[in-house]
Amino acid sequence: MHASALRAVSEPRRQTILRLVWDQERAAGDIAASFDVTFGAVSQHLRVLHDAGLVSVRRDGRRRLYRARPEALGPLRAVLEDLWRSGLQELKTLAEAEERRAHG
Amino acid sequence: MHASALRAVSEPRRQTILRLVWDQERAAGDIAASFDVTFGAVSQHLRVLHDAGLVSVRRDGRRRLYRARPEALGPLRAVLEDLWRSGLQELKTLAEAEERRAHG
DNA sequence: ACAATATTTTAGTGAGCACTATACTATTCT
DNA sequence: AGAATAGTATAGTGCTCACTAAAATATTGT
Repeated sequence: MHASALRAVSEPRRQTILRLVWDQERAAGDIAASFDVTFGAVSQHLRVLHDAGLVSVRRDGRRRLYRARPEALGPLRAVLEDLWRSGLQELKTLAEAEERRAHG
Repeated sequence: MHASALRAVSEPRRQTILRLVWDQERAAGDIAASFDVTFGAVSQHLRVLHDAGLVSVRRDGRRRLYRARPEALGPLRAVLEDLWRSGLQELKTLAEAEERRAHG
């Protein structure tokens, strides 16, 4: 684990992306479909995660399949798992989405 | 540990500040003297760390003594310790390389 | 009360970053 | 070869954030 990993993981959107590809490969498009931001934005997040060594990529036809590399996280892995277990992040994301829907 | 702790700790300067107060109290001024940024800048960092619950404060006359609260870091504690360990290792490697260059 | 010390607070600045929109590249299908 | 699909790269925008400078607050010493 290097400093760039800690920085990469501190971003909430990237935390969610990482969870999506935690135990299965997913195409960039599938990942992007989970958010209401642009495809390009998600692609950039994937680039940051990949530069930090936290995800691997593999071409499959015209798709690119991403997968987390939990072993590259080192002690950060426990941090993320703890965060997800507590579910606080999920609730926060939902609350923010609701807030945007209501009066954003 | 909450999401704010992860964000607070992802900033390099705050990592260093946290290490300075890791196992001893230090006055804000002493901490600030370790950096060549303004006193005010360090004070702001201390505020972020305090808001995240990662440091405690205590008045002593006109000084404010800060101390880390490692127990509040949860799994993030291992991340920081790992980062500092590897940081020292890097310095050691550099020093050895320099030594070889000079008279190896 | 006044000056000095220790620190926070606030207003403003510049850089970085998450995002959008658009252009570009690469692959598959007909 | 041409159209469609899947994704990256790039230029531009607004917001966040680390920092500076200056003002405000609090405590101690004379």
